Parts: sequence; structure tokens; C-alpha cells
Amino acid sequence: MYPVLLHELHKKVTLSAEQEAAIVSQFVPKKLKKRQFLHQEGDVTQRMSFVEKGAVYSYSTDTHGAQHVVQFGFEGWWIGDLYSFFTQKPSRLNIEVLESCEVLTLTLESHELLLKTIPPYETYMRLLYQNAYVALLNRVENSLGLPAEEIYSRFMEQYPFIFSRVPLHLIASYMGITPVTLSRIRKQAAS
Amino acid sequence: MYPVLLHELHKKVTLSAEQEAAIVSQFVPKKLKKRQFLHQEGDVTQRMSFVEKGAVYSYSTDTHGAQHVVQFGFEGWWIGDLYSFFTQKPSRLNIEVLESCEVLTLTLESHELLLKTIPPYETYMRLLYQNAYVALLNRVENSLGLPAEEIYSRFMEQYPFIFSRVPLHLIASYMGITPVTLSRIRKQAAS
DNA sequence: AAAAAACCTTAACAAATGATAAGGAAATCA
DNA sequence: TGATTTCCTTATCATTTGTTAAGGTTTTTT
Repeated sequence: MYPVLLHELHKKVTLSAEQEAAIVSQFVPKKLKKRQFLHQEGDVTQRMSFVEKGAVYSYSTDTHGAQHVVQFGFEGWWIGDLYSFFTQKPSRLNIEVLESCEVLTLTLESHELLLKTIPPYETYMRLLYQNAYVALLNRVENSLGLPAEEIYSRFMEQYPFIFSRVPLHLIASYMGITPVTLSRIRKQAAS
Repeated sequence: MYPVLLHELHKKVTLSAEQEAAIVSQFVPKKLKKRQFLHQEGDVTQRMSFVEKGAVYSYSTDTHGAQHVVQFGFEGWWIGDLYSFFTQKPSRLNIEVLESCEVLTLTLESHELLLKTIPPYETYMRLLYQNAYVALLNRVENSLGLPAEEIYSRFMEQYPFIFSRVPLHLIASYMGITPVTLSRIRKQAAS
């Protein structure tokens, strides 16, 4: 049951069988098909989601109606609007399914219960955020202030597998460039 | 002693007098003057630093010799290369003093000791990373893929005080634009 | 106080990127 | 299967942003 979640937990902490069961029992699974929404902007984030299978992405819509991809989520990744989840304020993000999914969802109450009662769960969360922060800073360093071609080549190097699972125009948006620019760059890079 | 550090700790967790003393005892203070370096690229990050007083900034140098400001650090903020600190691999960042500083430094051994022995310290760290992640994602959303003018106005709104403490060319670099572009934008904005 | 360095702005020009539109391929749907 | 939608590329033109260089102010150093 939930092999991907268990694998992720065990990569960071050691758990007794009881602790493992207590954690798993708090997750509620949910199946979603391509193009369904896991979350819509304006709603308060009730649940964080762990992607057990499939792929999703989140995006925001700016004042001119343009969409900006914020993050992707594949097996073993968490997805959700942390800001909205912890503050219980309305979210500006949409989360849409790219490949039919099984996600495991967790409410704020469940999260806080686990933090209080299962010390290794808190350790897992600390390491999760710590790694997420380092990865995100890496994203900033590999995109902000660099020419589009450089952003592309660094992304290619780091996440080659994403190209086979995500449409190019979403990758372009994630990089902060237009699909047309991405196309131009790829043409150059191929020669 | 270390009023800023204590204030930051108490904002997130409650500590007994003994716990507080145990935490504080692990920090080693260090005074630095303007333009001194807290850290140089190529070195392994031996210590994370908490800014008790003053201001610093970190930057990386790309393959063409261009510098990119990665983050600023003011009173109450942490500064350092988390990646290098936790992996003990050489860092690509430089950290330079903007305003004469008192920083409180912590080794990886001290950090791990506190995590093991003082549960609220781990909670503090979890919340610290959690908030840092949310703030950083906010930075990404407020810069990546937006026109320079939009990046500027959002930055202005969020961190107005930084303009009075940091040279504009460093702010431009932080935003991922050139000083010349920033100057142009400010001229427009003033009219 | 004088000299040097750092910082900011401006102008002119070059380069990169965005916007729009069109065509065709690929994937999805009925 | 045939129709529809989504996706990617390409071309053209407009706009934004970068580059370089110069001048002047402010700050720092001697």
C-alpha cells in the first residue's frame, strides 16, 4: 500500500511499524483523470497532496490573464499551495492533472497531529522543506537573469525526463519564456 | 545577549531557560566590517550564519564572469549556502558584508547536536525552512517570466526598506535585470 | 582636503525576446 | 475512421532589454 510514499519516508527517516501505520492512516487517496483539477484558485487549500502515481502541474494567472507554471509534480513529489495551506487563506494557484493520477491527501489537522505525535514525521518534514528550499534556490540561480538559451540548457541537464512527460509550452512557461522562444532555442541547439 | 536571535526563536517556539541556554551556547559570534567576506566560493561552508546586526549579501559568478545576487541578509535573517553546508561540498557562493555586522555562526556538528537534544530546535528549523520555501516561491512567482517593470513594482511593494540599505545595482542583479534597465524603469515610474 | 573609488543616470545602438498569425503534425474525441 | 482540438514550429514585425560608453554625483579612502 502506497509504495512510493513509504519509499520516500524511508529515504529520510526510520520508522517503527506502528509509526508507519499511524502516518499512512492519515492520508486519504484520490484518483484523478487527465485535465481534472486538484485545486482551483480562490479556494483555501484544504489538503496537501503527495503524488503516488501520475503527473500534475500548478499555475497562476496574472492580472493580464497570462498563465505561469509554478511547479510540476511527479511520483514521489508533493504538490499544493503551502502558503494557502498553512495560512488558510485563498490560494492563487490552480493544480491540473497532466497524467491520470493517484494522489494521497493530508489535511492540516492530520499534519499537525502527526507532527505532535510522531517525532520522525517532523524530521521528515524538516528535511523535505530543507531539500525543497535548496532545489528552489537552484531553480532561481539557473533562471533569473540568464539568457533563455542558458535557462534551457541547464533545465535540460537537470530534468531531461520532464521533456518526455510535459508539453513544451508548459515547460516554456515554467522557465519564464514564451513557447515561440523555446522553439527557436531548440532549433539552434539541434544544429 | 543576542536579543535578535532570541526574539526570532521565541517567535516560532517556546523554550525553557535551559533549552535557550543550550542553543545560544552553540553559536560563535563574529564581527565583520563592510566589504569583508563571510564566505568565498570554492570553500566548503563550515558555518551557517545568523545576522544579529548589519547587512550582507550573497552572489555567484557565472561562466562569463557576471555576478548574480542570490540573497540578502539583514538582522534576524539567516545567510549561507545551505547546499554546501549540508552536503559539505564546495560552494559556488560568495558572501560579502554590506553594513558592518555581527553574525552568529553555527557548525554542522552543533546544528545536529541541537536537533538531537532540543526538540523545539528541530521545530524551529522546520518552520524556518517552511517559511523560507514559501518566501522563495513567492520570489519566483514575482519575477520569472514577468516584464522588468512588473518585477520592480512587486519588489518595491514587498521590500521597500531594502532600497534604503542596498545599492541599486545589487537590487537589479537580484531581480535578474541590468542596472541600466532598472534606472530606465525608475525614471518611468517616477513620472 | 584632496584623490580615488563606487554608484547612478543617460544616450545610442545592438541583440534578445515577445506578439501575432498561419500551417501542419500529433493527439484526442466522437 | 473522421473530426476536432491541442501542440509545435516558423516567419514577420514590434518591443523590451542588454551593451557600451560617458558624465556627474556621492561615498570612501588617504
